[in-house]
Amino acid sequence: MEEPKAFTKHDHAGCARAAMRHAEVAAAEHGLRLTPVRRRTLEILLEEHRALGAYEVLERLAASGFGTQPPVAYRALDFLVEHGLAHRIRRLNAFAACAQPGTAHAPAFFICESCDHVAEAPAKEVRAALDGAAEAIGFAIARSSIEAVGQCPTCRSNP
Amino acid sequence: MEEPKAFTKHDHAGCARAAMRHAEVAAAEHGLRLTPVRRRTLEILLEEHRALGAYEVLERLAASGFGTQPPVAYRALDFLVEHGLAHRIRRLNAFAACAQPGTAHAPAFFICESCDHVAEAPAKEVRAALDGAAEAIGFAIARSSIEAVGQCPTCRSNP
DNA sequence: TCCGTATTGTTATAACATCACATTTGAGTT
DNA sequence: AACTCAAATGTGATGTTATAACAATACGGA
Repeated sequence: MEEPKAFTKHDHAGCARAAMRHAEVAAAEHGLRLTPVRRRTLEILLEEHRALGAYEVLERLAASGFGTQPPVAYRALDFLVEHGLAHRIRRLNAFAACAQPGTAHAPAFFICESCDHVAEAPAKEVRAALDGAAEAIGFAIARSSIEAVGQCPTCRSNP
Repeated sequence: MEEPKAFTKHDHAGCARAAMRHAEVAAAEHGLRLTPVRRRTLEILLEEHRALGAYEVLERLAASGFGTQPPVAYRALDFLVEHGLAHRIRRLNAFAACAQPGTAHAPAFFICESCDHVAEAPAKEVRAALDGAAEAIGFAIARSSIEAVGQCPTCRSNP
């Protein structure tokens, strides 16, 4: 798995384009319908490596000519999350585009309190440890969330 | 650290009493004020190994003669969380009494979808792995949450 | 083309959380 | 005992996040 890009300078336009392209391919392959609202929702999330609240997404969808009511945003967001194209960040009650689409993953999220960027990092060891803890008590994990709040490398060095 | 009790039969009255006693001692030691609302709030959370929404807590506080407005519950809950007597379960937007009060901990939570019980389990290895992942990307963790949803041992065997 | 399902739109409302400000309580002082 | 200041509580109003319910529409397959 790659290094997370959220906290480092990178060709973001390309990064977003690649994610969009991945979504299209995945949709085609799995018979999903990447409809206009859904596509636009993903575009909106891909604009930045931040998590956006549903209402923030909704505003922009409305501005783009889609419906103006909460379910419009929630449905599109739920679709993206369900198909691994976005993640829900529980700590923020918000959503972020998936930064490593395609790679089988259940990442950990690192949320910078200073710049609001959210990075998705490989969490194989963390998952393994969590699975171990679950096994120890006989618990069967269906899904889990691992989220950390703190300071990203950039904000740490520019206080 | 002990085995989590949430998923296993145990002397819950004693379990709650012990937690309450711990809170009293901790309050005395640290000069905290375990006022009536706060005490009652903790009692409410201790009734079950479940997470309760703030409004659920509020209802019961009101029934006990305390204020009827949201801040009443939120303030008491925030106090308990701040001092390690309760935890906030982000995934549920709810609160649960701390089941291992006193032991320095940053536990993982296991939430049973069937019976709603929430167990707090030691997560030393999980934290270590998370710290490792953070270090790898230069992120400084301030706080983090590790939560898993699934089936507890009891519900697994009684489908 | 027709049918049934998935998707979208809209209204309404539920659930969760905080702000602002008045009032009371309590510990430490005079 | 009265005084003072800070902490804690109560309350009304409001902000934010999320879902229910149902009508209208679009879409893919028979």
